[in-house]
Amino acid sequence: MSIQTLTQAEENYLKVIFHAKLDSGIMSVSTNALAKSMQTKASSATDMVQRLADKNLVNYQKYYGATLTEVGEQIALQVIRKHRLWEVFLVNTLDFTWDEVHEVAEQLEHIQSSKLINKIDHFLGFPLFDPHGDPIPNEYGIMPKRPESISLIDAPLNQMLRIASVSDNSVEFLQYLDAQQLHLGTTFSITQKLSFDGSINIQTLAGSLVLSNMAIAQIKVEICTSEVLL
Amino acid sequence: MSIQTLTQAEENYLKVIFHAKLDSGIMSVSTNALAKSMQTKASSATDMVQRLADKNLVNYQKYYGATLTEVGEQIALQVIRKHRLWEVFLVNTLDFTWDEVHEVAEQLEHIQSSKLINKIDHFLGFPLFDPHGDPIPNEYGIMPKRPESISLIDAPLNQMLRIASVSDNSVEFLQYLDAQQLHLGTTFSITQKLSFDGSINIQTLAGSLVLSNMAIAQIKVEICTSEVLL
DNA sequence: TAAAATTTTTACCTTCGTCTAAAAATAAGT
DNA sequence: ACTTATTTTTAGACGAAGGTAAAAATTTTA
Repeated sequence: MSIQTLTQAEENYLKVIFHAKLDSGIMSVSTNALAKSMQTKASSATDMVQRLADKNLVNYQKYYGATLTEVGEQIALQVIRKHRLWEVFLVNTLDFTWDEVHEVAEQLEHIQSSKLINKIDHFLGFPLFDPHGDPIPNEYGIMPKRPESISLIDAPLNQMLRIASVSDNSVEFLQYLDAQQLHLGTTFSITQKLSFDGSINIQTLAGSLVLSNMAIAQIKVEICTSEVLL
Repeated sequence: MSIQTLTQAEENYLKVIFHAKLDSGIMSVSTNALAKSMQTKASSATDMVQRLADKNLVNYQKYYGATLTEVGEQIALQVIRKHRLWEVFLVNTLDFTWDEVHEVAEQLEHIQSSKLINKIDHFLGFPLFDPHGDPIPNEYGIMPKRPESISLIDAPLNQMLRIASVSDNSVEFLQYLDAQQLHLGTTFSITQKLSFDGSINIQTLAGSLVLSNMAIAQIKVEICTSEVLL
């Protein structure tokens, strides 16, 4: 197992295959799905997947799809680690807002230096979750366990909740949340569920507001059994 | 004048042309010199210079050489700005040593986000010089003036001196300096000049040591007229 | 100034990542 | 089951960045 330096494109493909499996629970990722995620053509995806298979980073069968090998998954985890640590850095240290960080982190995640990323990790105090609430793998690719979280759709009335993560990372949605003063870790409770359109009323420290059924489907919360508000 | 995104290779060539002109005072940079700096072949350098000329980033005449255009120089200055700010960040914030930063900064300098680099600049307190003592251009490409510095060869005996910069950025030399406890800003005085081999004895706070004629040729110092040692 | 040495350029090949267009395999509809 | 529709793969091409080898221009030397 030699130390191989991958191109940015190769790293991105590995990352997308990893996420596709995680998000949709699907075993094997089709070249078509891959092409869509990478904003390219299916033929390009096929090409790349074949190259990655040559390097033993993915298992690939024609007309079936691709999965990550052990090595491929470890590399994907390291790229994800870098991406999420840089996001923490950008938000916590440089005061970027939640919705600005993604595209810069997309570049920074490809800087090759384990020393650098470990020092960043140390500087940030070894955070376990990024600003979107996603877990940060450690140096050995181990993800921290996340406390049980549920969709806001299924959350009970009149109980203190904390935003744990969001499923939709589009700029529009993140800006929408920001405008509502909702962030990762924001606590609130549901005061009313309106069944006719699926929207809900919530009460935060800053005041009360209404969330549409579109929005609540994307938000995951933890139930705060005995939470102290500050 | 459209916003053009350059490849890393293109940015590196512009940087090298800029430095070649600055270091050797030479007007026009030959493709051969360029190839040597870029660790590639003259044919590749010719090729690239022709592309850069097409984009109006360099003035190029066959068999004569290349110079930067206004636009090319501004881009080179921005790359240099990013490189040097990242070096400050790595040394001051992440505790990298002086000699470790260069190759990581070579990667970081190509991250495309003026917002990012300006926030880093702000975070670092708008430093004017990098850890090697080189000036950092501001957002508009203006270099800060450096206080008069002279080669250690020409420095007078028994006067307090401060290391202002080094000409040789090779890992070997930087590690050598580190091992001698010599850094940018280290103060010392020359106690003796040995004419038979050009070496000198110096006295630092940490103790006295000998520097060879090889070493002193690479070190530039400022004369500290009224310096307080701490 | 003519021959030799060096530098620079050209012409052509290679790899990476992408594309288009067409062929092959699989899935769906009647 | 057979035709149609969709997905996936192949084949061939391109631009970027690099490499070789040989030709052309320049410089040096005798």
